[in-house]
Amino acid sequence: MLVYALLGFLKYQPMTGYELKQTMDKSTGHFWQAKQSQIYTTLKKMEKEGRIISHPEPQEHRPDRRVYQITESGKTALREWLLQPVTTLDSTKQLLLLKLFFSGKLEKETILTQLRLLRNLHGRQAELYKTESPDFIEEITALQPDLKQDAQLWEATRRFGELYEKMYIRWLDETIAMVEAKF
Amino acid sequence: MLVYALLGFLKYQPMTGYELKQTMDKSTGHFWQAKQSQIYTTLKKMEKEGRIISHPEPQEHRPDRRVYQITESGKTALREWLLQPVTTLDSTKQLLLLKLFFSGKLEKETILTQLRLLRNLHGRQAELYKTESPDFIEEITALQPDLKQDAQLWEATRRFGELYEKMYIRWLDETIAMVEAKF
DNA sequence: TATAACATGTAACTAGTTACATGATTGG
DNA sequence: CCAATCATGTAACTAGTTACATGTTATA
Repeated sequence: MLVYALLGFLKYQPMTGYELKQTMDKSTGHFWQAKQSQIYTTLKKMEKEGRIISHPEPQEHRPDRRVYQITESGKTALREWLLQPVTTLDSTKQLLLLKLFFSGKLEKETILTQLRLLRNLHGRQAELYKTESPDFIEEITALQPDLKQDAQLWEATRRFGELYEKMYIRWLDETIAMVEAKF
Repeated sequence: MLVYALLGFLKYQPMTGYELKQTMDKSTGHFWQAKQSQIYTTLKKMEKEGRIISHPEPQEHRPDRRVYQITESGKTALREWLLQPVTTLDSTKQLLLLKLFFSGKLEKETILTQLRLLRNLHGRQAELYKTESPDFIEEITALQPDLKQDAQLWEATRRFGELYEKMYIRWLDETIAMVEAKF
């Protein structure tokens, strides 16, 4: 699926693998991520399939950049993918839930330590949705007003992250309280 | 990680690959799943590593069963894994969010159709948490009272699923309303 | 009479991660 | 002076999915 994420970004403007990584981290990072190495190998595969074309840009005192551009074939593939509805639920893998499920014989404090650690991580993550992402959206919309609808959808995905983190924190707090009381 | 999920189940009782699949689907299914084929190949790998041992059970008029049992080495591995805290957030991949993010140029009705379809899927999923899973928990606790703490943690994971689905539905309803109003 | 449940497995493939390799420039 | 940023890539590996192959019995 990374293929479509990359096509999606490249439809806005040509970019290098390095820039795609940064853009993804800042925008779709909370619901779709990829490692730099995967981005480079996927771009290569996509070019071979004709979805994108690249041009090397020599630079002085810096490594050359390779700028990728979406082709007509790429635009078609992206459009077709976007039109095809999602018909199954995403399979989620929650490592902490898996551990917790089998932790019945562990000591109370061991479980609490784990839960509190994750509570911290999610607390920090929740902070990000109140600052970083909204800034990013406003910034882009100011520069390109034709992206108004796009920006509304970006905001919807940011909102998902916010609700998700709030839900997670609520559950962690409830679960911590339960273990404190009943173990 | 499937390795630890399987060890976790086998610590309760010896089981076949087929039974492990069914048990996973009913219990950890909403936060950890595996295909039958992956279960069989992983069990094989685990036996080679000495974490489990198997005994074939001949059956009449049915294919033979292969019952797997956890070894001391397996118990140690499981315990060590359970004690090791989760220090990073799980990376989630939300296909619908990815599509939505790039759907700014699609028609209003196309987006709404996609959102409503997923609204249905999550509506049905949410129903499951009110019936199936609690039954399963009560059933087990009645038979084995020494699993009281285990059952409380199982209930906590079920609760996560419930909150997750409620959050998702809330977000879908909000997003549907937003698209209806602003596109 | 068909299909779901029981029961196990392999092969080929797709996706994603970790580790390695290189090297200049800028900022603290 | 050290770490971060810029910039690209390969190799080896782990995890998970899809498709194939086989065959009986119970249920609707």
